[in-house]
Formats: sequence, C-alpha cells, structure tokens
Amino acid sequence: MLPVNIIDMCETYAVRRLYRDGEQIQARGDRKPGLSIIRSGSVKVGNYGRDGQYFLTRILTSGETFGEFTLFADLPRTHNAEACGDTEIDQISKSSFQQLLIKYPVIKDHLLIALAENLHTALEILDDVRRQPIIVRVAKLLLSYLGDESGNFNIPLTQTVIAESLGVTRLSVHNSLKSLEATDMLVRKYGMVDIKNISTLKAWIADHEELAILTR
Amino acid sequence: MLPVNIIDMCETYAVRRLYRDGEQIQARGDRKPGLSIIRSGSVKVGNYGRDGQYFLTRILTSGETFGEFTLFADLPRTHNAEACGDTEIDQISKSSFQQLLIKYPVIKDHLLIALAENLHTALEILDDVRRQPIIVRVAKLLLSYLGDESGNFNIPLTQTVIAESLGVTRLSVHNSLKSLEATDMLVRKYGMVDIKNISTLKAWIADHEELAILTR
DNA sequence: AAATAATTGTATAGTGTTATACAATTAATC
DNA sequence: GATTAATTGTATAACACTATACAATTATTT
Repeated sequence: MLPVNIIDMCETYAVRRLYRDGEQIQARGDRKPGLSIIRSGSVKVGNYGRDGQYFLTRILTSGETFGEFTLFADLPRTHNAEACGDTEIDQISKSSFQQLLIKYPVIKDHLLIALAENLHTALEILDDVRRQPIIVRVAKLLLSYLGDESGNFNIPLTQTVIAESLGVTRLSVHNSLKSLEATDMLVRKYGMVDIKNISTLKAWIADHEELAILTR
Repeated sequence: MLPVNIIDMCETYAVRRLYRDGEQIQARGDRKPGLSIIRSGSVKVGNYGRDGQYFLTRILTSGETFGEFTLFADLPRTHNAEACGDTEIDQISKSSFQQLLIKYPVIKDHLLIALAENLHTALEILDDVRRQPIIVRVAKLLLSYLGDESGNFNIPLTQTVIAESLGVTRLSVHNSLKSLEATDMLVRKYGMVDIKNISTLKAWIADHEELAILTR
C-alpha cells in the first residue's frame, strides 16, 4: 500500500474506469503490465480451483494498489480480480508509469518498500500454510483483522469468507471457531466473530505456534 | 538473483565470512537487516516445525543472494539459513548498502526486479499449495529443476529433500513418483529422478493443473 | 407478519495424508 | 570384500480434513 501523497502524484498519469459489481478486472495469466489503484469500492483478489472452489487471497479497498510486480518483471498476473460492489479504478500503464518515475523518482523507494512488505507477508503466509494447523491459522487471521489494538472487537467475517481466505472448508473453520469459543476467547455470531479478549487470543496463538528452533 | 556485475559492485562494501558446514547463518525472527551474497558453497533456507520436521524452502548457491527485503522494510527474517558445506558469504549491512545505493543508483532497479520476481514466485507457490494435489506439485518441482530445456534429465534430489521442499511426508512423494513412473514420464533411481521426456511431463502438468476459470 | 435468503449448526461417510514400523536396495566406508 | 550408512520400498492403523446432506437459526425483503 502506497502513501496517499504518492497516489496523488499518480493521478494525472492514470486512466480511470468504473467496474460494476462482480465485473472481472483481471484474470490469472493476463500479461498486460500496469499498476492499479482503487479509488472507491473494493476488489476481491483470488483464484478458482478445479471444482469451482474459490480461494480468496485478499479484499482490497479504497487507496490500496495491486499489480506492482508486473511493472518490473515480465510476469503474468497471479490472480483473478473482480469488483466487489461498483468500483472505480485508476489504471497506469507500464509506459505511463515509466514517465511518472522520471518525474517523481521517489516513487521507486516506496515501491521497494511495498514489494518488500508484500514479499514478507507472502512468505509468512506460506510458512503458516505449511506449518500451522487450521485452528492457529484461523486465530491468526482473526487477529490480523483487529489491527489497531484497541479497535473493533467484532470482526465482520462469515465462516465462508474465512474458509475461502484460508483455502479450507467452512466446516473446518466452524470447528476451529467452536474450539476457540470453548476456551472463551471469542463468541460466534451471525456473520461475524466477537473477540472477547485480544491479549488472551495473542497469548494463545503465541503458545500454539511455538516452534522448535533446532539447529539440526 | 542479481546480475554478476551488480554483485561485483557490492564487493568493497561487504564483509566476508566463512561458515562451516551446518553452521547457522541466520534464525527466523532475527531483526538485523542486511543483504547476503553467497560467494562459494551453498545455503539451506527453511524452517523447523513443531515436531522438528524440517521445511526446506530453497537451496541457494554461489552468486545468489538473500535478505533483500530486510533492506527496505523493518521486518524480521522469515527463515532460518544454514551453511550447506563450508560456505563463504559477503554480508552488506543496511548502512553500507545505503552508501552503495548512492554510488550506484542503478542497483535499485535490479532490486526492484529481484523483489518483483521473488514475490511472483512466492505467490505462485502459495497458489500451488492451496490448489494443486501433491502429485502435481511434485511434477512441477521436478520441472523447475530442469530449467534449461535441453539440460540434465536426471535430477539429483532424494525423496526426502523433495518432501521437505513441499512440506509433505516422504511417503506422499514416493507414491506420487510411483504414479508418475507408471505413466512412463520418469524413472526413480537412488538419490535421483530421471525424467524420460520433458515435453510429456509438461503436457501432463498442464493437463492436471487445468483450472476452471469461472467468473462467479 | 409472512416469505425468502443467508448463515450457521450437526451428522455421516469417504478420502488423502500422516504416523509408525520395518524390510530391501544401493552407495559409501573401512 | 565385509560393514555401515543412506535411501528407497511396503504395509497397517490412525487421523485430519473433505464431501455431502440437511436442519436450525438469523437476517432481509415484501
């Protein structure tokens, strides 16, 4: 996610387009490079599996960007993206972006940071997928939605969305939430999860993802 | 992986150090930023699971680099790294690297490319972990080791190493290889896998990872 | 207030993967 | 050439997760 003032710099180099709810913005495998900036609405990023099962990677909202890596490496898009509600998107083509970089070289630094952060996040998620049981991954996902410590304690995610985010069945999510509720860390509600005690949740995660740090 | 001439530029800004076989170079969670360049030997990058199970991420060899993302985002190391055989490594601290960037600004562009490529790779692997069955992932891993089309057809990987790379048991790898051998694409040998026909393997992968591209 | 849609809860069977154990084969070492 | 180590092969039981189906609950719409 780029800083606001950087995004403003981009505006004159972009072409704005409106996507209707559910409209596809890009497909996995697309090769047209360019940076996309969400100005209003939100975007569902994910892929469909063999049997139509959907794997949600992330929901991006206003101010967030995607497609950074297509600007610097000639590689196809890794994910489908579709509008989630009517959504306005600024598209900057690769050539426009190169001009933009000449005018505002500082943007390069912010892209380096953004790419570094995204890479770190991706590596951490990959690590979790491999090493953590579902219940820990559910807990960590919930924690990631709390963000600001003292913020909202009720997380508006359906069990289905959590399942799509983690790439598991809704049933597995349901069972995990039930176990977590049994240890009194949260309450399941219709279309949301209420966290009862953040620090307890954090401690529980730290406890259960504790890993042997061996040297051989 | 940075171009050779870029790595040469780095040399005078680096501190070289020898690591003995098996010696730890960095631990997951370490916060000291810096870029590492392998000058000789090789490095095993991975993590240990709860029960001591090892998850191998990659084996890096001479000329390859790691730690790029710690230079631009204040984030801890995601993986353990240990020397695999006696290994020489050039370490460039964050402050040295900043001076280096001032002298050779072009390095920034190569780092952007490297980060973009690494991010793409990570996203693709994450996608495979979620959507592909083990047998397809085994096949894709083998294919990735062929690299140059007409190169070596015998891949020197033990079933254990393949298992650690994919985060599954050796047994699952064994069964996958057996199935792939049954369709006459490869031959299992002691400590290696011989690919009989690359194009057949590629076609098989394309066939089996074919995915529904749905729009809803 | 009634009807419809969305979400959650529960139960059973099936499947792929793991865990565990040990034998067989191949390579390396003495 | 004999011994040891490493790798591969095979078999069984256990387990986590999935697939499928459907009921119950909560919210939304009319």
